[in-house]
Amino acid sequence: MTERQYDLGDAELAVLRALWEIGPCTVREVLDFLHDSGKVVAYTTVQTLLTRLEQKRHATSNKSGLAYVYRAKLTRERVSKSRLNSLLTQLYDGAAGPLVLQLVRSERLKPEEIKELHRLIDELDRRS
Amino acid sequence: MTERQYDLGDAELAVLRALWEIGPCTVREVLDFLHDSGKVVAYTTVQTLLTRLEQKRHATSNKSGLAYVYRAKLTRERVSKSRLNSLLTQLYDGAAGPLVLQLVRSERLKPEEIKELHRLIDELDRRS
DNA sequence: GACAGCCTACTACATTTGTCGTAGGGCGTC
DNA sequence: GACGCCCTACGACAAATGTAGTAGGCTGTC
Repeated sequence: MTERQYDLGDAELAVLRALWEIGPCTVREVLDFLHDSGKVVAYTTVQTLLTRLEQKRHATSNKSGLAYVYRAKLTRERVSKSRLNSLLTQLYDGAAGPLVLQLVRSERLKPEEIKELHRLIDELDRRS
Repeated sequence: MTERQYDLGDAELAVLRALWEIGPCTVREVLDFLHDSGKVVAYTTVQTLLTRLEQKRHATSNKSGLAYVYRAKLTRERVSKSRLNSLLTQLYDGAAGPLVLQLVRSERLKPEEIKELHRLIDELDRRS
């Protein structure tokens, strides 16, 4: 029980994302969301995934009417922070710099993001 | 055999990292490297991991003298690109911007990285 | 009040991953 | 030439994950 990080499989994460997107919802709503996103799985698969998420304390549920309503406990921020940390330590020796540079060079930034980045950088510059 | 992406577990990745670090090497060298990094595993565990990496075509081996020498086929760049992509699509809707901003705000950048970033940004600015 | 449709509770099962153990073949050294 | 050490080949096995089937309980509608 070495209390691993947020260990979520891809399928579990997909379900969690559904909870983040549509807020507290039922198995069926998650299912529909997934279907709409092009991911085809069985109803019971989603049910299992939600149950597991709950066992791992990453979601909670409470019966409301005839069905259980699940809600995410783990936030997107926590997951991305954790994932990002793994990425950094495992592949960049913990250095954020190279990663940032790679991202910026990848030309995936939108103009307004560049502007925002510019502002941030200027600020960091001033502080150092 | 749905030819999945680079699906590497953490332990496999650790071994791959050893191959990247020390170059072509034997099971024992990887083992020693891992031990030096504080990770304690059995010789045969490393052996298994290397074998699996080879089965997945992420490494190759050839006997040299009494032991096999393994070398990574999958590059660090490919892995980080792939991991980064997953991170982006799964947690940032594919948008690199927020991630970059989060990283920059995390204050993990060294002064010279900030400078470099500044240069890059200026260039992007000019181009847009 | 029977049926369709939705829901939960379980059970199941193949794969992948992390970890090893054992058996047995060379080789160097005393 | 026996012993210790290193190496490979296999086999094992538990846990985590992805995916789903079945059984059986409500409920709303003809």
